[in-house]
Amino acid sequence: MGGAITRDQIIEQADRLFYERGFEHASFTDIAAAVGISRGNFYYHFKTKDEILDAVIDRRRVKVQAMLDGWEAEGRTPVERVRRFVHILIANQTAILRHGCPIGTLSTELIKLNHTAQDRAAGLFTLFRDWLARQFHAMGWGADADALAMWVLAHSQGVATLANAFRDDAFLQREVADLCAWLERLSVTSPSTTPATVGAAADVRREFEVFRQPVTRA
Amino acid sequence: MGGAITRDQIIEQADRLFYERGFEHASFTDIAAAVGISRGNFYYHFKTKDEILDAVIDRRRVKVQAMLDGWEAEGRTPVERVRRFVHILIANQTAILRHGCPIGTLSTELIKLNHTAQDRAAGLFTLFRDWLARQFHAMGWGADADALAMWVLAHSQGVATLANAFRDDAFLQREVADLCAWLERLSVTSPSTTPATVGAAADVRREFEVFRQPVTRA
DNA sequence: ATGAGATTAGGACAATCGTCCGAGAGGCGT
DNA sequence: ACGCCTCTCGGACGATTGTCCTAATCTCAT
Repeated sequence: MGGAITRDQIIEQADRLFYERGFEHASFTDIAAAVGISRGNFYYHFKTKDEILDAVIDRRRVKVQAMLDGWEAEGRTPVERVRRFVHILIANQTAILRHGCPIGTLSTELIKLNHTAQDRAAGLFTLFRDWLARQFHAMGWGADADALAMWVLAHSQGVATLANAFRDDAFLQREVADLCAWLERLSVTSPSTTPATVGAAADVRREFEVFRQPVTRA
Repeated sequence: MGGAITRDQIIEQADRLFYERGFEHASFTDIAAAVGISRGNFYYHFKTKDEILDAVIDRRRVKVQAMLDGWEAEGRTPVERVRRFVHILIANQTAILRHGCPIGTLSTELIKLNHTAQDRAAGLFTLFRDWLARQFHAMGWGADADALAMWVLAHSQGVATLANAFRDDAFLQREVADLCAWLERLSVTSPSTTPATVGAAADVRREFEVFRQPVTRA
């Protein structure tokens, strides 16, 4: 009966250690010590380390989906919801400065290892991508919703990576503020500029206007 | 006399393998096989694996600096130079889709390993950051030059990461085109909008206008 | 209390890691 | 031909890795 609890704890600690130290560098010994069990006990719950990784990715999927659903419920407007997304950079500021983006770093590592789970890790990105695309679609950006989603996702990812590399919290906060300002401006110009049906014509040029403003560091 | 040649080959292959498989995952056996020497021969040229890493980072510093100097010499305008920077994403498209950004992935990994060389890896980012800041400074963005440099750097980094995760070459090309369009627009609005001496006042709002256009996939 | 099944501890296993040693091949001035 | 220095090879070393087995412990219905 306590087996399921132990299993959950293994997944939880593995999730944390995979994030902090990386999948390959986090050993069974580390996880066992964190959970408080013996190394040999793993085999009862998981046959291989890859199975733990699968469970960790599943866990992250659930948590991400719950987070997205929460934003969907709370946020009254699409802009407000996307702003919630951007603000995870600030909400998880400490962790991101220390260990980077949990999804990006895992995805990058698994690709280097040529691991079979690399697609499943990239699937975590897809959750955000599709959710963001839905928000932009609701804002009136028909065929460009996915492109906008990828743009925001990519920029957030890069901000996390550089904030991590430079341990620069001021940079992270400034970029979030700029991103939110860009979002504000986008929500104003979007419905008037382009109907939702555009996007097929390749020669159509559209303009996104972007506010950038220096953040007052409080 | 052939010793220096072997040493260079070790650094070259280590550089490649650290990029393709990651620092920790690339073993002495792998590098030895790639160079065509025995594993025991390493100790003559490098005392530890970390020494090889140092040499690899030094090598990358030199190559990056040479690349930046080349752009500085060829590019006639600052905008043209920054465009050269953005276009490395396309020039190295195949490698980036497979293995991500060489600097970003190394920096991320070394942070996870809590490796002593993590700052030296981040120093590679600084080369680009300072170079970009000088270009933006020359364009007239006085105190905001560094912020703009970080913005471009972060976005490129995020694009590389996502293009790698999704193996999406179309996305990479589209983002590069958008980035270049944004740059074009920036070079037009910059000198007129803000004098180079601004930046101290926190309540000054400035606008960056950004062209976004769907890329015609050739 | 007892047996059955679930859960755990501890250690053995082969493989691989970075490291390091000792023998010897190679070139070159003498 | 000799000896010296540079360079390389092959293997051994201890440590650590993921994996796996077996015995012991725990839980609980009967």
